[in-house]
Amino acid sequence: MELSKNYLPAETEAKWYQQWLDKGYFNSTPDAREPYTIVIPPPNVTGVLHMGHCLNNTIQDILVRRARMQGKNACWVPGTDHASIATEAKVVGMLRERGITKSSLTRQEFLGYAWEWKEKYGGIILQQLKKLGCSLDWNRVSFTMDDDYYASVVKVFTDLYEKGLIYRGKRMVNWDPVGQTALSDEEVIFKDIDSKLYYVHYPLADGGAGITVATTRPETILGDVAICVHPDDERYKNLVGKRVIVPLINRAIPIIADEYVTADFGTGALKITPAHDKNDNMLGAKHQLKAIDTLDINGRFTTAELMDDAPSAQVLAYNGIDRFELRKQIAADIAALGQLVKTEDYKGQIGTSERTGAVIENKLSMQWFVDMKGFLQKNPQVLDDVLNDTITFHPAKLKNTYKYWLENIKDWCISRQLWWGQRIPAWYDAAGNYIVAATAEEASLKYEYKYGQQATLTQDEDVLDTWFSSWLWPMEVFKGISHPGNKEAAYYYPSTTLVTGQDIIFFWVARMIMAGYQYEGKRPFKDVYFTGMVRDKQGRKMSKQLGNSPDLLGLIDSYGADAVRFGILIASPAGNDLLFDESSLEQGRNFNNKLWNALKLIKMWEARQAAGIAESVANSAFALQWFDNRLLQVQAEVELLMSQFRLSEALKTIYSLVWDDFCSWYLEWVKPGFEQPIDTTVYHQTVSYFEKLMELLHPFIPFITEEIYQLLKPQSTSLCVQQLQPAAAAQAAVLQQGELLKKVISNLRDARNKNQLKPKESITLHIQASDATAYHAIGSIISKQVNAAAINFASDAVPNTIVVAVEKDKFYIESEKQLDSTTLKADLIKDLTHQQGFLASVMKKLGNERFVQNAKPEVIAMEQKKKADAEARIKTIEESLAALN
RNA sequence: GGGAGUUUAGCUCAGUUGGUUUAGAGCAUCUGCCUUACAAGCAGAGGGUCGGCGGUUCGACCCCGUCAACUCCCACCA
Repeated sequence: MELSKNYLPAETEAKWYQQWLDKGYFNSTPDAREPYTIVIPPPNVTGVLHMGHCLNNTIQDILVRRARMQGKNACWVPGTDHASIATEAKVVGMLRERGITKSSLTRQEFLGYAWEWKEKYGGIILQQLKKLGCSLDWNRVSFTMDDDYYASVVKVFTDLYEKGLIYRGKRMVNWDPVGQTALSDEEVIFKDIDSKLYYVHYPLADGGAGITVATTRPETILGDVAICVHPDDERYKNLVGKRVIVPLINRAIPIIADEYVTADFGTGALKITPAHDKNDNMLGAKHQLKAIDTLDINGRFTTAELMDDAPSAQVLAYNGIDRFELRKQIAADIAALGQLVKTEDYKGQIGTSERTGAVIENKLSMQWFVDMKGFLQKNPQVLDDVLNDTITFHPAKLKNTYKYWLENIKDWCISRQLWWGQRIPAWYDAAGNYIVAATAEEASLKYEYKYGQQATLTQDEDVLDTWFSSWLWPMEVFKGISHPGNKEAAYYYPSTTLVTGQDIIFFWVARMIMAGYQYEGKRPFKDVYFTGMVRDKQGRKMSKQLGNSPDLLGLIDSYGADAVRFGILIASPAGNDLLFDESSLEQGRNFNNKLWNALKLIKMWEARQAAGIAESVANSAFALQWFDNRLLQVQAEVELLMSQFRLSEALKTIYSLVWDDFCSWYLEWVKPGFEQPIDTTVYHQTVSYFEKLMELLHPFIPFITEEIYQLLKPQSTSLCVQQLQPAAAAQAAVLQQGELLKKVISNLRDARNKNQLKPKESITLHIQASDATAYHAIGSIISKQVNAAAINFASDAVPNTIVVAVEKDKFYIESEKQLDSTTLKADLIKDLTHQQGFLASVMKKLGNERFVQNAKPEVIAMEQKKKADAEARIKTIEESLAALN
């Protein structure tokens, strides 16, 4: 069979993925083996694959494939998240394009469109994961709005309500006027902005100079209910208790004192608007002040709560003006009254919605909350088991972040004023009394029981925060909540490893741990591997606006999925952000090509095998012995690195084993001459090494490794389910001799280079060795690799040659060509200087009495060995230099 | 404002209880090669006073202090 010049990924990848699917290798059912479970962080159902997913899922696939090859029952569960706010926004956008407004639709109609959208686009990202080679169990695709899943969310809500851990209340929430919904604190992102401080004067109600306050939000002035100063502030002591007039609305409000106020900020006087600021709300509650709301759900001005103040026509005209426009207008109108003292530039921060980007409005609103402190009191393991590594975080430093969040936790606002999601299972009568129950029927029964009569009940219009369903993911993908105690949940839960981004440690990871302990009484996973963020070469976040987010499928098309996986992982240090650069994909492609060419070489030998080819056996004996041991050594290293989740380093280690040790050294050592036969044993041994390398690499680059594995020789199984053997100990002496061999070859080649000896010009090599037997096994390889026609052992310097010193031995190169020792001499002198400097430092240490007294005996012994080695080396160099003259 | 982390070759990173040759790798760079697997390659080479200063120690990339720069998380001084 003719192999292509370069590796061509496209066909290979499609072919193997289909075969793996056909054979059902990715499917898992409970059996006697140890399970290895990963639940995918469910991407948004409307999402498309981006670099973050690519990194994340490549890592998961590596872990899962490796576990599968280690004999574990590997189960990787795919699925998607309904992503209520993100999806609803997309559906609203799609409807707008069709000229349909959400408000013109009923809930049922809207949900119809949303499901239609989900059916159409919901599978895209899962198909893209197949392109990447992800070995997910496709029989287990879950969706957070599947019927059972939906029921489990409702069940958890009613359960927590009954336990008193969910409550309903009018609280200050983060209001997104664009999404028109409340948000949790975690969904608010603070951004630095340039704003202005407006200094506004409030005159005293009974005449005379009043007080000036500094505010960034003059548009809320009409909701002011008090002015607050610090009780010890001498400037204002005489004013406390007096009343001032709010501009424009002419409301008389008190001046109060509270230690919350910072005297040296602004004027030291703070206006209190309990309806529009968290701290003001807190102060308002403390001082029993009324909250007057002046903004509607769109963030527009409303006089609805101002009617007691008999607003002027000017104020009534503000109705419906957007808050940012209103700010300018009110500032201008106050200025017209002569009460705007001054404005200053001010650098402040502003909360924005994670999803819509809208500036968040603090707003009083009736919402549902989870009592997080109460929850944690009942589940102390949520914190403890992370701190004591029962759940192990990688990197461990995130334990601090987790701990701090839990210790300062606030209640979780879980209701969202949206339609796409699990509808809150609460039913209301006309008077606003409510019942929490899983179904309408149940609610009716409960209502009758509680109130002694029947009533027409209507369900809460709101849905639950998406994360209120995601936090059940590791349990409910096995139906652990909807069908508790089932066989699958018992087998697969807790899952083994979670791989996710640091950015959702609070949103998701912490809450899954909470739900896991609450509902299974067990941790949801053993290890959590947090990936960093994918950034561009310059360290910027990937974003649509910057246009620095590459088209992943395009990259897979041009480089191949294996190259993409390789490139993204090799550049991804454990625990750090990944700076993505397309050149690392080139490295991946080049590596694939290297593998391909090694295959071509070995395939050329296939037909040239013969038994008992003496030369082949002689040349290869050491090579085989050495590579056997190198392989064992690297297997052990990789095992260690993988257990520490140092995936990138594990890949680098294998990369170097393949490229340097196997291709550059081993294959060259055993390679027969042009069109010469190769010994059958050597050939088969080489094939088996290549197979082992493919096994090691398969989790990282599954496609090309399977292709090569199958082309090497007829195989009974797929590499996918090939079982890895545990690594045995390697022989240090053989490895050491291999290192010596490489060093000798490199040094001799360097000497050849510097004398401009062409590869084809052969030399005669004289070795003056302290122990000539060390060269018996490797002599033939040396002569082959440096093109020496003959090797002699010498006991003295050989005249008319150039000399190369390697460790304690000297190599004399004899050639018909005139050799120039100038550069070699310079090298030797440089080396000599270095060795002498080194020896001096060792001598200084050994000459130090306190060192000899204090250091451990083995350290002193090592220093003495260093001294002896350096001295021997210096002697060799000096003799070599003498020989050159 | 509080906390955490980072700083080692041009770039991205290793460096595992302080002593293992006065620091390693990959990529990039330079030199020489169309050598019969591979120019997406081969053979070599150069490149760092381990952020600055101070301290502990016989000995510091590693421990302590301090300063500087960068990054992230948390927190709405209006």
